[in-house]
Amino acid sequence: MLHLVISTIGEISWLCQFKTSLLLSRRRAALNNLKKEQWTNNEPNKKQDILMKNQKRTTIYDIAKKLNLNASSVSRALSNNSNVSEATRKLILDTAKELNYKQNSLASNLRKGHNQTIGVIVPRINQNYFADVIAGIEEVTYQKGYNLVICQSNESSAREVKCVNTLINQHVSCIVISLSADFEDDKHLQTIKEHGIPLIQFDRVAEHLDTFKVLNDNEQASIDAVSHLIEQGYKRIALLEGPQNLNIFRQRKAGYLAALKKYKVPVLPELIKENAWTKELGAESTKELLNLAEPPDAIFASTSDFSALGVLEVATKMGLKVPEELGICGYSNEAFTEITSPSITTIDQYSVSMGKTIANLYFQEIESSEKDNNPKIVSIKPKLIVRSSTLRNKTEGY
Amino acid sequence: MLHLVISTIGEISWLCQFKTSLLLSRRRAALNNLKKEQWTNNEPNKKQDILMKNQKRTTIYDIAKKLNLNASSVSRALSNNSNVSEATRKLILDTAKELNYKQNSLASNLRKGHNQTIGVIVPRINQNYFADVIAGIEEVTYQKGYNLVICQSNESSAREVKCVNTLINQHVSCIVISLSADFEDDKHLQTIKEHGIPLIQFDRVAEHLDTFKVLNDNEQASIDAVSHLIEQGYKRIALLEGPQNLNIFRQRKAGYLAALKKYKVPVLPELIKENAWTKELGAESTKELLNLAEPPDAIFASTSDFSALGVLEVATKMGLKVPEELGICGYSNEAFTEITSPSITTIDQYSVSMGKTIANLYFQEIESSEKDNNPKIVSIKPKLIVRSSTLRNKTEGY
DNA sequence: TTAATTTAAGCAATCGATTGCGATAAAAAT
DNA sequence: ATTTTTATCGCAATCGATTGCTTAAATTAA
Repeated sequence: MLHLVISTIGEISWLCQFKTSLLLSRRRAALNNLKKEQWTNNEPNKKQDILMKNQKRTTIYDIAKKLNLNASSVSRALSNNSNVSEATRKLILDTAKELNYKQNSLASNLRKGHNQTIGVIVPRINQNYFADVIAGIEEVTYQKGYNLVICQSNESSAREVKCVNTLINQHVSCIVISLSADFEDDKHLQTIKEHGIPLIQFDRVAEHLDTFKVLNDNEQASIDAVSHLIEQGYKRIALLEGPQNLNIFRQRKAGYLAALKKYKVPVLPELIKENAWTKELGAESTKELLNLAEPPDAIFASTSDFSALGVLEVATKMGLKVPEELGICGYSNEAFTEITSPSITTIDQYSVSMGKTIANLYFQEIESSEKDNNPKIVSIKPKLIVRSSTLRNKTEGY
Repeated sequence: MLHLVISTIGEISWLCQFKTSLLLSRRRAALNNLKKEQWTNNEPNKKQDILMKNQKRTTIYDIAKKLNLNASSVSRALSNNSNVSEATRKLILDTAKELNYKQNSLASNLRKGHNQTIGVIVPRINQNYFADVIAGIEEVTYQKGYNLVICQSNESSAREVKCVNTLINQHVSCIVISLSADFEDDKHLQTIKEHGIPLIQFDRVAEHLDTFKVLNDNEQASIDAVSHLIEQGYKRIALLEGPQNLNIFRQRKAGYLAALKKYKVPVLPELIKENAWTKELGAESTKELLNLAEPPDAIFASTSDFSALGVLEVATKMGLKVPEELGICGYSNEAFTEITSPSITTIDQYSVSMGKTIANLYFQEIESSEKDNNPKIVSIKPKLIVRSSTLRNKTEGY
């Protein structure tokens, strides 16, 4: 057995590209020796391993031939359906096990005209929120014997289009999507509908498009957050906002404005910062905000908790006391918000539940009744999690 | 369009189960009304939507028929392969677009005898490490036009077996797996090999099994971590260890022991705590350790950063100064380790790179050369990230 | 004992794309 | 003008499972 040890990042990236190199060729040489050995001393198991590769998998025809039966009977016995005598069924099941038979889902699905698979397209698989949603979807689909095909658009709509096409080709039973950040055109979503594939959008959606949707009530959540800030006595509340081509960020801004209006707090344009999505951008914007002649006394990082973290770090570095001198509220309830000091007030989106809701929407509303395909919208109200970073009046808290 | 608003956790779990309820039936009633409307006023697009469901998708035969050609020509034109005149090719491509043709991958793969799909089984999709690895795999497979089918075993080997069977049925080109926590039996992995499906194990592997493996050098990483602790002057170093049926935890323990031996530090059994995987268990073990007559002056939470976080919280609560009175080292380089106070020393596993390595291993070593299937092991050396939680000698650090 | 009914199993078409082989016509070579 | 080559395209089998229909056998009823 060969063993490669990689110890530096450089080597890893080399490995990732896997260019032919000295090491690799050396390995090949070693390999050839091994192969020779294999053919000379006839170890049975090794040989079997190799034969296995050229060997075709057993089909229902193999089972049928062995038992002098017709493939149709084998199929029926295996699908446990009808019109097979108990005796032959047992016979078939036994030989199936003996021959190590596994169904070919490709053939089965082709014939049956559907594919028990749900395709999921998200901007990034390894982003907490999306990973959670996917886990939730998987939890439910697994129970139903469905599989999940996962694609990531990497926040690029060009790539998103390709993912959509692949999934259409795969004849998936349903496509679940959350749009990439540079979303503009919904032609690819139309294509999905044109092919009769149920479409469920979640979180980042094309609002005008008439499809199933599972949403967070971003506006209400923002209202709650900003209201909380106001009730804590903050007067000048800044907003870090995300790309306005995405519905979620528009809604969060709307909520911010609505809350200010509700409490008759004037809207100050200089306190609204665009494009403060990441920790770095959040930090950047914070510096600008705090250097204003009249700086804010609270910042609502509506884009993400990472942004809020950037805010917190800058504030700490500038010697501002949080929450006394600056209130900070994030969005998403990332795990770390609980353990920063002070802990960060944020909004929980029930991401795993959201995934389950999505899957259940498919099974209960789409898969079951063929005709009744009137797109529904399910909105989940996120929950404000109040923590130290906004808790001026300690009496109110825990 | 219907709109459901969910506002409490209770309602969400209700929605997840989707029991028929008042609300649901009310929605149905509303729906029926809508349907009636639809049938009375013949909105063309709505009608089209409904027809779409019953309408079969266009196949190469449809294109062939329309052009008075044979399906084989259409197939050849579409696959861009051979023996089709430029004129008819253009004709075919145009009508394909016109008829909104999409290939049926099921049929194609069935005929070609393979499925450009890689199956991935992980304990939990929404765990940073695994999500990162999956993202890395996807990054590479996407480039190659392969798809990813993701399953989660939920740390249960029973479920893992089912996932394996599904993937075998799907005729995936390769199975990538990281074992569940209760791993004992490898029969299902044998089955994969018996079906001639390449198997790549990563991180948590069955060591004795002769398959491709992509590993982290856990032992070396632990040696580095514990050596670092010793060099920082810690004398009584405790270990929080994970389930010993998993190779990774055995190796981490081995590294711990090796480092102690190297520095001739005696091994004290009372400083080794089993099963301290989660934050809660880590905290629990820490309480026990710190209540010893001779408590440790450092704790290596080899299970995870979450465990280390538990340690930190207990230490802080007990008024112990970190790193002066207690050194803490975690494992995995979770995002939060950087922002705790003090920040936590940990070990980075290059998870995304690891995913890329896995995928490249498949493409370069397995897919390319059919015969040369001698399992290789790629070992990636993780990197110790020294942070404040173990930095007694400030001079050494940054 | 014969007719009616049930049960079990086979036959053959089907899902949609691919591909080796053969046929035809056009182009090139002799 | 005839033969050879080449370019196009059609034919039909194939991948493996499913399923409606038919037939043969077995069981029951008359």
